[in-house]
Amino acid sequence: MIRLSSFKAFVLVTSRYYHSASLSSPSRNLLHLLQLSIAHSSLDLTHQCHARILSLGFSQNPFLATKLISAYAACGFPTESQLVFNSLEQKSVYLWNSLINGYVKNQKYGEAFRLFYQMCCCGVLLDDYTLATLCKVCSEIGDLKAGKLIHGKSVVIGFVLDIIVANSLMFMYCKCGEFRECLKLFGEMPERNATSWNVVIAGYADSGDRNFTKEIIELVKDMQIEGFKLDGFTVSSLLLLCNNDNGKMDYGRELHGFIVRNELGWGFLGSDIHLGCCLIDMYSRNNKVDSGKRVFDRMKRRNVYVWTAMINGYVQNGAMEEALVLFHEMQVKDGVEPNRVSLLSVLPTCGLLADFTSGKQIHGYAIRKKLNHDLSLCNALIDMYSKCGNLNYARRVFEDRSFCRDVISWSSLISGYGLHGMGKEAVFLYDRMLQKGNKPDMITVVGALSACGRSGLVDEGLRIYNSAISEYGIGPTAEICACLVDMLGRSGRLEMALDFIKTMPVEPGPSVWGALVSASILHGNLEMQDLAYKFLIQLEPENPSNYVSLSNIHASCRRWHIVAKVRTIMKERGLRKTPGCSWISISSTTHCFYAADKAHPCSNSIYEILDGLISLMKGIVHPPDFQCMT
DNA sequence: AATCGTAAGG
Repeated sequence: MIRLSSFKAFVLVTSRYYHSASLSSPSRNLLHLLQLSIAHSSLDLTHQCHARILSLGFSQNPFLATKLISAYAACGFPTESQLVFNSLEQKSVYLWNSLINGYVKNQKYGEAFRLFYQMCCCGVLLDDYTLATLCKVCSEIGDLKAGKLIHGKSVVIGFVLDIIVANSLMFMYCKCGEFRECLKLFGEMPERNATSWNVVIAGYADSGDRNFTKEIIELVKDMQIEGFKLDGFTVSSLLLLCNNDNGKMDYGRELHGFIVRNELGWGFLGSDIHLGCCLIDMYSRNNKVDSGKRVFDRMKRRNVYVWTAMINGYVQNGAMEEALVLFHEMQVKDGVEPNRVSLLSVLPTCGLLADFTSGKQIHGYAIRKKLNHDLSLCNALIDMYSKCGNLNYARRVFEDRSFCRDVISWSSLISGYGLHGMGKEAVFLYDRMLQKGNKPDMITVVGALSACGRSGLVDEGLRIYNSAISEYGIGPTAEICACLVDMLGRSGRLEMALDFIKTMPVEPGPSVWGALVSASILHGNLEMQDLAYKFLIQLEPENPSNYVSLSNIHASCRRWHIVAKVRTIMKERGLRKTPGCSWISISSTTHCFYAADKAHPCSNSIYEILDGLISLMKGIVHPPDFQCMT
């Protein structure tokens, strides 16, 4: 967007433009200038036009007043619009509509309804413009009841045949979850335009239901047959359908080409930022985050949506460092302020990298922006602090009464305690949650059970498992069952674990057998171990981790012939395991370590300290007696 | 000579 500097605007008002214009019709040219103010959201130019209107005695000119009201609203000052409105002696429907729309453009929906009521009281007849504007309000706030009233009103007055009113009504029905009503209206329309088609297509695409792909393709064809070209709105809906898992990823690339060829973003996305977002999102969803980044890099303008889409793309593709770097660049290089969703996107990276410092900084930022009462954000903070190992901070967020906790808040903290071996605290919290009348969900139960497993609280775990199923109607999922097997197994109750697997209400999956494998290894039960491995490898013949751990166990018993056999099988099947690693963040730099890794510049001193720690442990800690933990 | 409608990121 070209921003008019106040100087240019001043020149425009006072010299060339205005003087040449004043010879013919000053009011018409002021109208033109106000149109410019709207196009550029220029408060300066609006003020200067306003001053001219007053000094030339045009303050009661209805045309200028209508535009002036729109201009102030477009600059974000609907209260100024109201003052202009108040100063008019004759209040036409144009004036009312312009003012109501001004409030709507500034998200003051209550004010819009209030004015509408006032307008009706004043006996002003509403028209198609009023109806369309009010319909938009209903869409924005999802008020189906009010929307239906507007629909009724449109039918009575006869404006339901108006394309724009009908489009607004269709959109309202989509937003209020009444897609069938939208389709009905679409079918009844005597005449349609591109927006009519776009609203229906978006309605199908937003439903996320794959079964509609055929309908959408038909609609796009018919739209073109009726003489309408696909535009940015159409393409952004279509991009939502392009996914790897339904084999439609290549269409995404084609649509990208379509956007470029048809200049839908005018010389690469200089104009339609939204399309850029959709492309970045489409590529990220399909694990082509690099292609998304290329779109991002070539964009001429980037707003907070674009930056957040890119950050989120990296997070979803596991590139945490890149996400954090981008989050920083967004603010420093582009001066774009993160908002609630940006923070929600970036917070998981701090948890996953255990980057406590960055996490705390984001928390501080959230407090400054007064976003710290937001439920989702608080939940993300609890999770982040838990994963960074700082349960006290997590607890502090959790206990802050300025937000209303939900089941996710409880689950995050319960899992946090469990993760750090504080099983008793986790169980205590779980019980407190129930006492307060909150219902647990599957994730809460997994958190509580794994906490019990890690801390050897078998009786507590069994109690939680039984009550979750019988009292809270939580179906025993594969994940919950795996937690139970893990808990029993870790405590040495291998037979009990196997019995449970045999009678389990769901089919035992890899996670269940994997838990039994680990427990058998822990307790040196070879027979059980072989049995569990057999099932595990049968269920997951392509998972390299299974073979690596199998080979490691046999290696530790020096059964080299079996090790060789396992490695051969892996090679034959082309399986390669991504090496696991550990990491630590110090002053916002993440240091990563693989097994026997000597690549770190401080490697020598690190191993020196490590050796020291190992000998210290060997000297004072006895081999663990797992029976004691039951 | 004026006032109206379609999209996004967790």
